Order: sequence, then structure tokens, then C-alpha cells
Amino acid sequence: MKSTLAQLTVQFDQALVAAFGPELAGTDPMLVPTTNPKFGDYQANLAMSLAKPLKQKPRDIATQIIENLDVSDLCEPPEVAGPGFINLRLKTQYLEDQLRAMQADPRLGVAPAEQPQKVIVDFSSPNIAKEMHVGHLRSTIIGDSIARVQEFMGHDVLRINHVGDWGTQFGMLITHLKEVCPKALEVGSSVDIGDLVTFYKQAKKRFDEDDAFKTRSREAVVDLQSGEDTATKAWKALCEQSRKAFQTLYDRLDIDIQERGESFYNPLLANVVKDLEAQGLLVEDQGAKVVFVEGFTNKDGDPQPLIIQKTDGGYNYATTDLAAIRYRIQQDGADRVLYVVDAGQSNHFTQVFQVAAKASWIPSGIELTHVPFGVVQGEDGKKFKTRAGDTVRLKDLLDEAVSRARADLENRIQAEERQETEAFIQNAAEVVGIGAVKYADLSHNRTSNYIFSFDKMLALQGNTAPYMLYAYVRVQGISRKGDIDFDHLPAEARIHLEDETEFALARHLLQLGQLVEEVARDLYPNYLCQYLFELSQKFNQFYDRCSVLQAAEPQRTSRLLLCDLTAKTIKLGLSLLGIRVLERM
RNA sequence: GGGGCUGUAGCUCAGCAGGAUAGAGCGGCCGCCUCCUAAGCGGCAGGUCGUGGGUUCGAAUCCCGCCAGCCCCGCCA
Repeated sequence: MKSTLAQLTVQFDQALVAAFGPELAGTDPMLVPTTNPKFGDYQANLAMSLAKPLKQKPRDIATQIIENLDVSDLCEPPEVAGPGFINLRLKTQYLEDQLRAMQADPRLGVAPAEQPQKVIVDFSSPNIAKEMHVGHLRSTIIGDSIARVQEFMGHDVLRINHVGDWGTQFGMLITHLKEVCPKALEVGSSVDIGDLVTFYKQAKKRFDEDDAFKTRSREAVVDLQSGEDTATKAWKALCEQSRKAFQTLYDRLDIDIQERGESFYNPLLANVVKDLEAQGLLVEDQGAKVVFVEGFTNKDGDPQPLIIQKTDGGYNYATTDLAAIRYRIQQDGADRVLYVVDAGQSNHFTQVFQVAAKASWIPSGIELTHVPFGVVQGEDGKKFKTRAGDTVRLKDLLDEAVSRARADLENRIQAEERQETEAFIQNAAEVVGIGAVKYADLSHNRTSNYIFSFDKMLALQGNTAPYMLYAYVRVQGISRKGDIDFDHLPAEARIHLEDETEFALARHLLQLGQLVEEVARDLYPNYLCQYLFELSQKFNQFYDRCSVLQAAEPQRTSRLLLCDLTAKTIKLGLSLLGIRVLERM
């Protein structure tokens, strides 16, 4: 299924050459969907921009293009409008053919990438020994969606969880563990360390208040770094405990991710330093080994360094990130590495990428991209906290979304005097609640800060997960009511567009391929949300105006096909966002 | 001091590889269920696109200055 845009582009190219000569070959026809349905389906904006080079009036240029343009298979006769827009209206027959092709395609007409790449998506990245909290929400949800889109496009995707499993904070944790829970260090032990947040706070309290504890903690850091047995066991026990807690949340969120934490790169750090030194990039400054980066100055206006090795010989996260870049390119064979990390780290990534580039560690054609996102704020516009002022745990956040979804559902069931099983209610509340949290996040442009509101995300109307799910459920309702098996409609059945709302719905459905490609390229899941919202709106308008089951044949079957195609599109779209659908709600 | 992000309707936000009268949802007001779930649909009201310049046939969108908010910047990650 060749995209409409691609076909039109070819025709415009030929028309330009025929009208104005071969030097115009390859000119961008500036084809975009129209801003208003009354202008048709697509508009070409190039005539205005050609006015100066061709020294002619834009409308005259547009007329000459049209005279040489052969799009009669696809479009009604093109029209020149306004200052020189060329408006194209797709033929009904063409739309119907495209819909048929889309129906027959399990990918719904979305072409896979021509050149599949190895894509690494680095996301989520919680810290060991700390609980996942609202701060991990966006990276986890956005990262998963980006990975899903890349996978759908046919890329070989490696989802990496760059967990914080190394660093000086482990000194106090190990020391505290050894003292309060020595059993955890025994062979084959599977002792539950308990609530890790409490554990972390206790350790931190002792570290801040008890000098002897602080000294033992510093020694434990050295032990850990040198591979000493007890310290290593304690570290592993802590990691294992965290891992279990993380996995529970990933399972609930339906997220697949592979752990490869900071400690993984420890054996590679010395070589990073060595290679930077060999290339003469490393400079000793105030006892630390640094690389000076361009485009940044410190408060005194002097060049700013990126610390590679600390005065005490230790490494920090810039070093780890550099080692990770080398490993991902050399060992994993990555073509594209996407770092789904908050916008606050943009300086860090700019600097690290700059150093890697200077060291020639990034072969041409390899793309390293920081995919930034804004912070989650409460409805007061400040950092999102509980009423008591604590960090919001991810588990609590999900629980609350689900319990609110459940309350809404139970009210509705009661109002409608329906009878539903506990299993039905439980499942529907979970899908709606989790879906709402994900959708609310993904539907905002990720670069802005995001104001978190349970009320808004769970609202039954507007650009929310429940609205999308409801549109899907409506289609399933038709199939139940009419005892329709969408997979076994007559093979020769076709969609015939008649009502205005059918045309609007069909045109929107056919934009899917173009849209998904944009999301895969630009990494903005909110484009997809916007698409699905508009699709659901157009479906609801159609549903409101056109009865399906009561229509006479062949209109009835045509409308059933349109419903089914809409539902499949919503399901696919939501799946790329990591959101499940329901048959009833 | 440097770097980054953000500023669009009362609120929450789209739109920003320039394009025809700036969009949506919520909230407000007015309509629509003998009919597939009204968790829906239609309509009305509401905007100096922070601000001042510039580029352009055309700027919310690109460039520069300014204002406001948030974030990051040498031995934490």
C-alpha cells in the first residue's frame, strides 16, 4: 500500500519538470493535509515559494503545474485557491480502495521502516534501594511507548533499564544492612529486607547523625569497590530486593525492560580514562581529571570542565555514560540510542555527547539523542507531592487511579442497574485507571512540564483514555448486539462512503501511516494521542448520525466494516501507547 | 556568569521542518435519548498567540533583544 502522499509527490515532480524544466526536479511540493475540509484532502503550497525564482505570479505557476499534473486516478480536478494554493480532493473511489487495502493489512497500512535499525531505548532508570516514585513515571511511560513505536516500525529494539545500582550511597546501605539484618548476607538467603524506603531513611539518618557509622560506611564503599565478599553480598541483596519491587510495577504497567545498571560498566571505566588520555583530551584540573567542554562557562566566565575522574580516583556518572556509549555502539551495534531522561539533564547529555564526539567514539550515521521531558507538577503548579509533603510512590499513584476508576464504574453500574461480576469490575477498573495515567502523560507534549490531575485524566469526556476506550467499546457493543463476527464478514464486502461523517472518518483513518511515521521519527507520542482523539470524535459523530445495525444492505455491511476498521485502528494506536482495550466498560 | 525548557481562551493543553478566518477539552450558557451504552452529539460565548524588533508574498511557528516562571552547571547520580 503506497502512501497517497508518496504517489502525489511523484506526480508533482513530473508536473514541475514538464512545466518549468528539469532543473526543478526534486523540488519539495510542500504537500500537507488541508487546514480545512472545504479545501479538500491535501494542499500543495509550493507555488508561492516558486514565485521569486521563476519570476512569475504564484497563481499562474499553480495553474501551469495543474495543467501538467496527472492525478486523475486519485483526485478530482485540482483547483487553485487563495494566493496560489493547489487543492486536491481525493476521489471517493480512491478512498474506498485505500480503505479496502487498509482492512486487508494486519498493519493497517502502516509500512515498516525501509531500513530496520538497532535502536536502544534507555528509560525508566530507578535507583536501587529506593522506591519507584512519581519522578520515574514519565520516563517509564514515554520510554515504553517510544520503544513500542520503534518495534512496530520493524526496528530491533533493546530496552535498557540503566538503574542506579552503584555509588557512594551504597556505603551506608551496606553498613546498615550488615548491622540490622545480617541474615540477608547468609548463603542462599532470601530474607525480606522490608520496606526499602524506610530502610533507606534509617540508613541516611544514621549516616547524618552517627560519625562512627559514617566512617564504617565510607570503608564499606571501598570494600564494595574492591569486590570484598560481604559488601558484595550485601549489595547484591539490596539490588535483588529492589529488582523484585520494580518488577511488580513493570508487570502491572505491562512494560518489558532489561536491566543493565551503572555497575555493568565498572570494568570499562578505566579504559575510558585511558583512551581520553591517549587522545590528549583529558586535563588535570584541581586534582581531578576533566575534559573542558565548549559552549559552557562557569560563574567566573572560565571554561567548564566535565569531570571524568575524581581527585580520589573514583569515577562519576559522566564516565559511566561515556562507557555506556562505547558499549552500546561497539558491542550492541546500536544505530540509534534514545535517552528518555528528564530535561534537567540536557546539559549533562550535551556535554557527554560532545566529549564522545571529540574522542571519535560516535561513527557517522549513529544517532545519540536525548529525549527530554518536563517535570510532573501538582495542581498547584509546584512539584507533585502528597498532602503530607512526601514524594508520591508510583504504587500509591496507580492504586489511587484504579480505585477512582472503580468508583466511577460502580456508580455507573448502579445507575444503569447492571449486574457485573467482581472480576469484570476489577479488570475494567485496572485497565481504565492505568490507561488513564499513561494516556494523560503521553497526550501532553513531553517537553513541557505536566500538571498531574486524577480528575482530568479519569474524566469520561475530553482527550482522555476513557473517551478512547468508550469509542472502542461502542463498536464492540454493535458486534454483540447484532451478533456480528467482524472477522467473518462477506469477503466481497466493501466500504461505500455516503454520509459526510463517513467521509470524515474514512479520511482520518487513512492518515494513520503518515502519523505513525512521524511519531517514530520525532518521538512525540502526543501526536498519536491527538490522532486517536480526533478519530474517536469522528467515530462518535458518525455513530450519532448513522445507524449501523438498522441500515439496509449493502450500507449495513459497509458501515460494519467502517466500525471494525475504526476499532482496529484505536486498538493498534492504544497498543503503541502501552494501553489495553476493553470489550465492555 | 553560562546553558536549557516554558510563556497561546477563566483553567488544562494542542498547533511551532512558515501558509488560507489560531484549535480542542474542561468550566459557563442553549439544544438533542420510542432507536447500536447520552461515558455521546450539535450550537453559543470566550484569545493583543509574554513583549519589541527583524526576515518573508505570508510569522503563534524562523532569527535577535527584552520580560516572567522553572531547571541544570567540579569532584552526588
